[in-house]
Amino acid sequence: MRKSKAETARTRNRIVETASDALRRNGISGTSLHELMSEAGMTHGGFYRHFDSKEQLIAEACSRGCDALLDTIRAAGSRSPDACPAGTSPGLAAIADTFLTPEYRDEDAACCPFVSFGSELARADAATRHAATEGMRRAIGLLEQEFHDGDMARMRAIAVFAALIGGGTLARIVDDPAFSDEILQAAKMLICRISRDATEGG
Amino acid sequence: MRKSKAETARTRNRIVETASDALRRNGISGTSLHELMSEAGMTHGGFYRHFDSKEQLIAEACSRGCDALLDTIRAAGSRSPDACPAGTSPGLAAIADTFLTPEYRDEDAACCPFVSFGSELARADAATRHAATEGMRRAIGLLEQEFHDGDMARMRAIAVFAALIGGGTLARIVDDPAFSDEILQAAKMLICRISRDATEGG
DNA sequence: TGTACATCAGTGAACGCGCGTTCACTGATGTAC
DNA sequence: TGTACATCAGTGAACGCGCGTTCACTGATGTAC
Repeated sequence: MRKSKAETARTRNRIVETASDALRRNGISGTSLHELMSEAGMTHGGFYRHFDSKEQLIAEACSRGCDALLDTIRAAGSRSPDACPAGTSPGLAAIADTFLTPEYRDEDAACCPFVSFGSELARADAATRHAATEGMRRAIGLLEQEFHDGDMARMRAIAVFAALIGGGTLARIVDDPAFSDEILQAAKMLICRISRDATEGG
Repeated sequence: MRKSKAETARTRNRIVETASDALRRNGISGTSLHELMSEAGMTHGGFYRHFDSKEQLIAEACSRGCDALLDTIRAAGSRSPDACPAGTSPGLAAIADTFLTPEYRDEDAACCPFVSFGSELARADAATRHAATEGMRRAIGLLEQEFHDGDMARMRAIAVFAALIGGGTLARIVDDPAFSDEILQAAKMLICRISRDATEGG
């Protein structure tokens, strides 16, 4: 049952895509190759025609998950925000609106890698950590563009990213919906504050 | 080999304490009962004399880990900070100094539950999530005391906590030490900014 | 206070299960002539 | 362009392993008289 080169490439891509979703739903240790391959429409035996190990797939799927995160940030940044406090950059307000809403919090598969399996990433193998590091660099680079000015732009971008990931992580842990919404609100406020600092030079 | 009630209670306590450390080192799925019990100086068979399931222990160990976090916050808050920018509360600066240093980041067992297995907590069972939620409430309550004034105190405390957890999580993922230090710096700056807002009423 | 018995903390072997990984096999695809 | 053969994507059974959990057993502790 050998497949054509094009179809082989498509299959490989489908496995990575499926893994990227499964990871964001169930984390690294919660994702099994048997389940994953069946989700991708194959039996598990074929896996090793495409990858050397589970770890290799995880690293690629992490990178793919970061790509998806970047797309979401880009799309969010060019939308108009629900509300935009005076002095806040509309792009940053829209990004905060996108990631820090109850809807995004409750949608398992759409979740970004750093929120969904951030604490597992810190203990992951070198290739996966590297993929995560590069993904984070790109995400922060994108946020940095929202701060048009100089020196502080990068530090502010990192702060915004930390607020997004910290807020998103905590909001998902909490079992009290009202408390969880409060966390989202606080993180959103914080991001708007950083943005205002930039425009006001504070 | 029956043990006295006092010794039984001490053993149970030792298992929870050992689990609390192991969890913060290896996460939930990375912690096995066999390994854990051997670390606690017993064979694994005795486990079920003290707990109904692994999940029950995890919930208690999570709660214990939060207790340790609270102790660390309290201790940090009463220390004098390495540096305290004008307008920043010394307590908050000291807390940021404690949690957002390379030393704390690199010390596995001392790590707080939300950084160490935060993304696993979001998928944990009800009892564990509840323990985490209550622990978070207490931690935020403690931070709230650093903001003496009214309305915004709680929101600011949540923001500080999100910055601590977000910054701590991201700094542990990154495989480039310089980048990781930058993340710690950005999160620290952010917390000082929140503190200044409170004293200046911004 | 002393005795007889029930309780139960801890041991260590064993259980079933799901995991990552391997492998013999199949048959369509790619390649060499 | 057609033929013959090597390649290899995918299948499904099987592997060894570690996991959470169970259990028969031991003997010190707690309890009832």
